[in-house]
Amino acid sequence: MSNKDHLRNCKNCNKRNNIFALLNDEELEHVDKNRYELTFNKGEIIFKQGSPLTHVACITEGLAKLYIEGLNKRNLILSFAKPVQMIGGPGMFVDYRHHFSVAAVEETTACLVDTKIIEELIEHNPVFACDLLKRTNQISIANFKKFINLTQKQMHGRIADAFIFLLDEIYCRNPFIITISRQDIADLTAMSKENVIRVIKVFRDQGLLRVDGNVIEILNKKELVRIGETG
Amino acid sequence: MSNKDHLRNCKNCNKRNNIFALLNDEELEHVDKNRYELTFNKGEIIFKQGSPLTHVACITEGLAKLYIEGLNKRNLILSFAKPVQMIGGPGMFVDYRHHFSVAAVEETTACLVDTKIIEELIEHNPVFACDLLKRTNQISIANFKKFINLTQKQMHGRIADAFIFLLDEIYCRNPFIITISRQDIADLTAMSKENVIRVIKVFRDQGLLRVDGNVIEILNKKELVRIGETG
DNA sequence: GCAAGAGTTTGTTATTTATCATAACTTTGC
DNA sequence: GCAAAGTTATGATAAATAACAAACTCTTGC
Repeated sequence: MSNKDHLRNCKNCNKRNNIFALLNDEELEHVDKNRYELTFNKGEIIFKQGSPLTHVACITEGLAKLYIEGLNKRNLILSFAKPVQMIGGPGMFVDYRHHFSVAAVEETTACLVDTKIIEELIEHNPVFACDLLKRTNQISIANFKKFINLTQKQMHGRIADAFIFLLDEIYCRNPFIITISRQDIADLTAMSKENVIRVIKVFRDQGLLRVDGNVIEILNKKELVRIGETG
Repeated sequence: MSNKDHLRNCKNCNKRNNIFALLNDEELEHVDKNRYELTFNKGEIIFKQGSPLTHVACITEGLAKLYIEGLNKRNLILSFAKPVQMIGGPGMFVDYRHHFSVAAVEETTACLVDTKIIEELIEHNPVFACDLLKRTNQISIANFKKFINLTQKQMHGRIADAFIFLLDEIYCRNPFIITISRQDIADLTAMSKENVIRVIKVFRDQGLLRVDGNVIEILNKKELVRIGETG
């Protein structure tokens, strides 16, 4: 991890999360003075589950996975974060610990902002507080969808959903170069990695996707969406 | 549903959620003027998933289940709400719809408070806003635990967890009279009701619990906790 | 009090999914 | 450039779970 402070400035940052547009110059400067910009190598941990929650992270480059460390060394990936997304811990106002781990999937740069600053903003800027509540609610809603995916769909539906998610939300181009491993897909869909590979093979044989090394092309998105909806 | 307005008053209400202690008299009176107290019969729907979110509910009597209506008429119970608990929708600030349904498990009385009032309080009372964020975060943390329960534990662990939950969080006495159905336990643990019954039978045969009609006694909590932790 | 309907229980069978074993392929460090 | 380690792939087997069917029990309305 290399320290890259002051390469950017919050006021004219082009990798800034929208929420900071709600701040005035004074508030923004306060944030700027209390942030660290760091680059993490592939695989490195940004936040460790259980550790003290002292900062929130804003991803400015790369890709990170947010995952719960569960039973018997099994992980469950909650979501991914890519540039401009903010990762704020649910430990805020509660126990000030991280309740999931965050790790760099690719080389990833993040701005770390002190949670104290965030709390001050919440207390003094109602618009900021409302926006934060909105984001928390959006995450909750997404989690509801995830609950149904994981508990009521079977493997084919879950893998179909995962590829639609990777296409629409993460890589946003087709074909795309996949930077997450099969094990990550397994952790995202709560399956064994062997079954992930098997279902991918079925989809490939059915002409729904093309897999060529790291390159993945979604050939029949409509059918994948249908499989995801059916379960 | 019978209308029982003005039986109580927010200022001297003994069934009031703690969050309202953060309000001054003026704010409290404003809440009081914009609430409805209603009683729902067993089985009746309090909030319907997908319907417009216009009010939050504060349970003053009875027991309600919060559940997502998933695929093929299958439900997933997120949690229960009993007296003094507040049910606020994650649709607030987002799409102003309910993202889960709420139904009375027993005859249940609830105060319905207009979401506009809640929003005004958030905007003008930072302490209230922080407390709401805290609660939202606590729910998120509980959901993480639920994710691990449902995706990484097998039936025995999930049922053990469920009974510990019913004992510690819902009925809070031992033995207790269970008012939720086997199907509800199935919806809570994402299992089929047949398998719920079978696992209960195993636990009964092992002397972990006593089942006598609606009366359930946890005989070996320690072992149930162990089974829940092991998975 | 009794018939109808709902909820519960039990056994059987089928399906879904994980685990284990092994091989092939890719990266990575030296 | 090559050995070692990690990742991906495939097959065989075992375990976990759901689905189906039928019987039983308990409410509940009349």
